[in-house]
Amino acid sequence: MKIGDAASAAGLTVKTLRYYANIRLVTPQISEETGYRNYAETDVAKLKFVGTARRFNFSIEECRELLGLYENKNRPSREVKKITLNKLDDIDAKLAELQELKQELQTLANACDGDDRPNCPIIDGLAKS
Amino acid sequence: MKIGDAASAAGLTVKTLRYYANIRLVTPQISEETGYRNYAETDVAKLKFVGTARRFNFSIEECRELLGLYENKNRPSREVKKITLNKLDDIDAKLAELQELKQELQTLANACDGDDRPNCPIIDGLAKS
DNA sequence: GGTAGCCCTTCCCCTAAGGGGAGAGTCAAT
DNA sequence: ATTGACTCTCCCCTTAGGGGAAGGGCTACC
Repeated sequence: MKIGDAASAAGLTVKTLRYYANIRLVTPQISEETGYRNYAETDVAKLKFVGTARRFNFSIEECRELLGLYENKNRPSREVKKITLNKLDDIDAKLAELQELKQELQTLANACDGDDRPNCPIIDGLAKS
Repeated sequence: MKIGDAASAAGLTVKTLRYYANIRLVTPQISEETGYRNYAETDVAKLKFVGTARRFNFSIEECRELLGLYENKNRPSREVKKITLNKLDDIDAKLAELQELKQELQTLANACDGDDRPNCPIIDGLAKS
C-alpha cells in the first residue's frame, strides 16, 4: 500500500506517516526501484494504534513504548497500566491547574463592568504586584 | 537597572527579558557605549504585568494587546473583558477535552488488571479500530 | 507518442516561548 | 592587573508535524 492510501486507512496525514518513518516509529518497507514507501497491513494497524494513543495525549515517546508493548505478546499488563496511570496523573495535574486558573480569571472578569469606561479590575489585577 | 536586576525584580529570567526585548514586547533603553539594556521602573512594571498575564495562560500576542490597554488610560474596559472572556472560553474548552480524555482513559485503566499476565484491555482499546 | 494531472520523493523553513551554551566584551572589587 | 560575575550576540534545541519547492513517476486521455 502506498503512503497516501495508508494515511487514509489510518486516519492520519501523509506528512505524519513520513515523520513517523523518519523517527523510526512505524517503518514501512522501501521500494528499491522507486524509493516509494510500502505499507503492510500490520503497519497500518500500528499507525491506527499510534493515532489512537496520540488522541489520548500520549507523547510520541510514550507511543513508542506502548507500541513495543503492543507488539510484545508476553508483556506484563502492569507495564501498560503504569504508563496509563502516569498519563492520568498528568491529566489530573493539568485539570487542577486549569481549574484554578479559571477560578481566578473568572473572579477578575466578574469584577469588570466591560463597558465604555476605562476603569478595569482585570488590568488592575494583572498589574498588581 | 541592568537586565539581571530587572529579571529578579519581575520574577522572570534574563533569557525571557531578552526575548521580550527582541520581539519588542518590553523594550528597555540601550546604552550607547556598552550596549547593555537599561530597564526603568515602568519597564519592570510592564514585565510584572506580562509575567502575571502569562501565568494566566495569555499568549505573547494577547499580552501585547493587554499591555497596550494597560498603557492606554482611556481604554474601554469592554475590550479587556472581551479578551478575558475569550481566554475563559479557551480554558473551558480545554477542560472539557481533558475531562473526556480522562474519563475514557480511566475506563481503560480500570479494566486492566495490571499484573504479570499479558492480557491488557488498554492495549486492546488502543488497537481497536 | 505526448502530455495533463495526481502521486511520490527529499530538502528546507516555520510554529511558541523561550533554554542552553559558546565566545567575547564590561564592570566592580581585590 | 586580575578575577569573577555580569552582559552582549549568535546559533542550535525543544513538540509534532505543516507548508511548499524542486524533481521523478504513474495512469488516462487525445
